[in-house]
Amino acid sequence: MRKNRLQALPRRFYSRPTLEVAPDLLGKALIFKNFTGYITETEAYIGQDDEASHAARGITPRSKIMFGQPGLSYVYFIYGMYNCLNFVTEQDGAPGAVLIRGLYLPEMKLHLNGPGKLCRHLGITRAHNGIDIVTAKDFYIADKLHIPAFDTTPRIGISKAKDKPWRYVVTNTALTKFLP
DNA sequence: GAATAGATCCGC
DNA sequence: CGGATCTATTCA
Repeated sequence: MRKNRLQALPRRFYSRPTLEVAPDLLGKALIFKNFTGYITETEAYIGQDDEASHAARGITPRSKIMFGQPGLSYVYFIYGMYNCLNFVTEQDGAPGAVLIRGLYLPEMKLHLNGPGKLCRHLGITRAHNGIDIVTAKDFYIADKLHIPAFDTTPRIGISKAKDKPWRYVVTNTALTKFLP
């Protein structure tokens, strides 16, 4: 038999300001198929007033999911070879998403640094775009660890809005102290 | 249609 | 620092 399912975070967790959800996701358990990992790095992307966001120019075929129901996955393809995993935030109708940039897999003691590597290792592609992770059984997030310390820095790899300190990283000391 | 920049990663 | 590699979006 399979291990007992952890309690998935409810929709109200995601239906909040993105700048609150992004740091709150640190230390949470991400379950995808037979993988379980701890989220170690996130970035917040909003809409208006965030020139680096896919939603900055309004609704497009790609960005429309950021305007929709919170708690859905948003997976996009970038640089011709990488997928990036996000989760939609804010109330339905308001744009927002959190990019998952780091994941620690305790079973392999493997730290995946970077959104592209993370998706490649787990096998996440655009086929996993738009999945409701509040109700899905093999793709969800659960409350697992309390991470007491994280750093806040500007976001990586963007050319606009470089000043916004919307990247959140679990500190190295918290990593070694709390991760198995 | 064509042009361009892109929420990345790896190797030199 | 440049190349890989393709696509979403913008511009004509």
